[in-house]
Amino acid sequence: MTEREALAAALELIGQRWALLIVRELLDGAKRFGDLQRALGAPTNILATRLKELTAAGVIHRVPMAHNVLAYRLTDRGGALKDAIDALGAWGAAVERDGAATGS
Amino acid sequence: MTEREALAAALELIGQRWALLIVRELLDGAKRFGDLQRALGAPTNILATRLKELTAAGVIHRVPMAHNVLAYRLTDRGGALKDAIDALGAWGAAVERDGAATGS
DNA sequence: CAGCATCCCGATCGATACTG
DNA sequence: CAGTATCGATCGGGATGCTG
Repeated sequence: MTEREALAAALELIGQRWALLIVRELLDGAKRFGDLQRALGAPTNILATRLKELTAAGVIHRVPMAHNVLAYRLTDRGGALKDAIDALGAWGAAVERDGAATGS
Repeated sequence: MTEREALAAALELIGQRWALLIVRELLDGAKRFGDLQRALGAPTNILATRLKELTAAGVIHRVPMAHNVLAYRLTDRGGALKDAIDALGAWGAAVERDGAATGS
């Protein structure tokens, strides 16, 4: 019963545009703002917004690298999204293979 | 490389608001428009839009039940989303258990 | 240059009213 | 019951500016 609410809550957090892509990008290590921006092609203002939201949600956290240099790294909670990301990615790949409009 | 694109493609289809919730609702059998509307609390116009998009994407399809009665059922492609939905739901449930702002 | 904040516009969301 | 039409609110995104 809470099962539907759990999915809805998850989607409110990481259903926002770019959010899951950001997490996916961080799965292979911490990255900086500019790295994410170039890798994803997302607008900088939205990227900043998402990073703030994901930080507040405890999915990622800011880690200072050096003087005036900081990076974003996944928390344990963020890493736990790997399964979901893989599942969605596999589904997307399957859809691309079959073409866009092939159903049952 | 195509891995990121696959996820992005998947999100373009089912990353829209209500889309994944609709699919989840249909996992336990075909349902009608009003059933979905009441179960999800989604506005009727958006629900209609999503159902059209999901149909076009081959995720669900319209099945006539009786005279003037039709339902929506998942296609094979739609059912393949179960893994992703379960993973996201499990993640959301874990987040709810721990509280909203507990990170690493 | 990296990391944001601001302004503005178009697209999307959402509540409600309306139609077959 | 199964949608469509309308309209205000919100969000995404491009450009730009500001700061360290």
